[in-house]
Amino acid sequence: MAETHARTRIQKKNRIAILDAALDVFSQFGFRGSTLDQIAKAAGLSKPNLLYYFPSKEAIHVELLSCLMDTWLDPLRDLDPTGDPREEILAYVRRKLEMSRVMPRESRLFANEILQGAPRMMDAIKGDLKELTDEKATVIAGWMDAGEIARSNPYHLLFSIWSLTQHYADFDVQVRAVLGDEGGDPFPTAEHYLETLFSKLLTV
Amino acid sequence: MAETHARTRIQKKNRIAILDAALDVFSQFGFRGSTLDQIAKAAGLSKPNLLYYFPSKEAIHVELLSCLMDTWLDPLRDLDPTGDPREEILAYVRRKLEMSRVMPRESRLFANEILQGAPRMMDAIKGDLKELTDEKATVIAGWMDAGEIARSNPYHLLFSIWSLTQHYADFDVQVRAVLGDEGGDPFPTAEHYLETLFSKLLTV
DNA sequence: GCATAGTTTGACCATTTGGTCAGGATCACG
DNA sequence: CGTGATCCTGACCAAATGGTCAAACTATGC
Repeated sequence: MAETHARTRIQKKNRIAILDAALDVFSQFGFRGSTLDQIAKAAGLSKPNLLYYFPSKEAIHVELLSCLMDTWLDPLRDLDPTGDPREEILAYVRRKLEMSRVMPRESRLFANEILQGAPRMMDAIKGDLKELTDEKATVIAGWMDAGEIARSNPYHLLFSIWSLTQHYADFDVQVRAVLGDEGGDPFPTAEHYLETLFSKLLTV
Repeated sequence: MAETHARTRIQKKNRIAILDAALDVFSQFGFRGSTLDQIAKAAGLSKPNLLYYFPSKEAIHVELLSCLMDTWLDPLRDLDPTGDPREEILAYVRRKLEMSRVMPRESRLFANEILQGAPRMMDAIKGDLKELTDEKATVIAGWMDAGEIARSNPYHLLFSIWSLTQHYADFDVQVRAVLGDEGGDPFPTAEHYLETLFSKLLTV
């Protein structure tokens, strides 16, 4: 969860409880669809007590989003320009899918924010996200130029990794409904499928 | 837009105006994040007048969703079991991407509904959607068995088509932000990328 | 042009919502 | 133990929200 600078032990505990509860609620209903009462109830606190720790509903949302962007970019940051191109990209896919599995709420929070036009994240997207994407797209383009992986559009390659991996978090209920109850956990199958897909895609 | 049984001309016109406005609002803010005032203003009507045409906020949402599911499945319905396997699937991808381009609001409405756990669509998903998906997955599996396209998991193949194409509607603002202002319309490039991707993927 | 069916609205209502505040409870620490 | 800082709460508020209703307005067909 989001670590937060806090003086006392109680503050630390409650701030985390609030952010965790808010993540539950915001990720499901979006900012405008969520209420302080919902968050307070989920956190096991009273509404005025919530507002003792955060000045406003918006402040909670902003805090969540700013913590999120860093976490979100970590897997891509770890893409090593000096590593084996094919293995680097496949490892990135694996890290992203693992993220969808372990942090589906964060994925949905992000999806909600983008769906609503990214009113509170546009700066981070046009800033950090774009910057890192440009950097790594250049690395990937280099690998393509060197003939180490098949040529394609590096940006759309990254988009396809984002879309395919996040789909299993954001559209989880659809995936499970289609696969049926006896389908079991979709993630192992998804990992194998994506491994095969990108493996084939990258082959020259 | 959604066609709707209506006696008078005025009724027809206003119901359509309302549904169109509601699509704008719901697709951006989700059900709970949208207000009747917003919808009324967008439709150019007063709030009581809205409620003359629809009994409640929920009724508008339900109407939109039930019209949507049919439209949504059309491209997959058109997948012809007797056609050329590779060309059929590529054509399906093209139809889905075209849908994201022409009906991004509908795509976002759907995404919002799924993100919130599909409270009003679960029946349709476990019913029509699952049924059609099962049917077409069987067709695709047949093609794989016959060695006409590369073997993989037919369900995850369909998921990947949904995810990749809908991404360009649902995450539009992210895509455009990353590609930058001089990037132009992302859709032509996306079409070419997806064509290449699936072409390669399907090759035995 | 008139009666009727169909359409629109301002005023209103109960509930929910984000947020405040004064005071009480509890903790940390000398 | 006591005292100051921290934590918590019930009561409250103004605004927004989904929805109602009687009355006024307008289109339509005769």
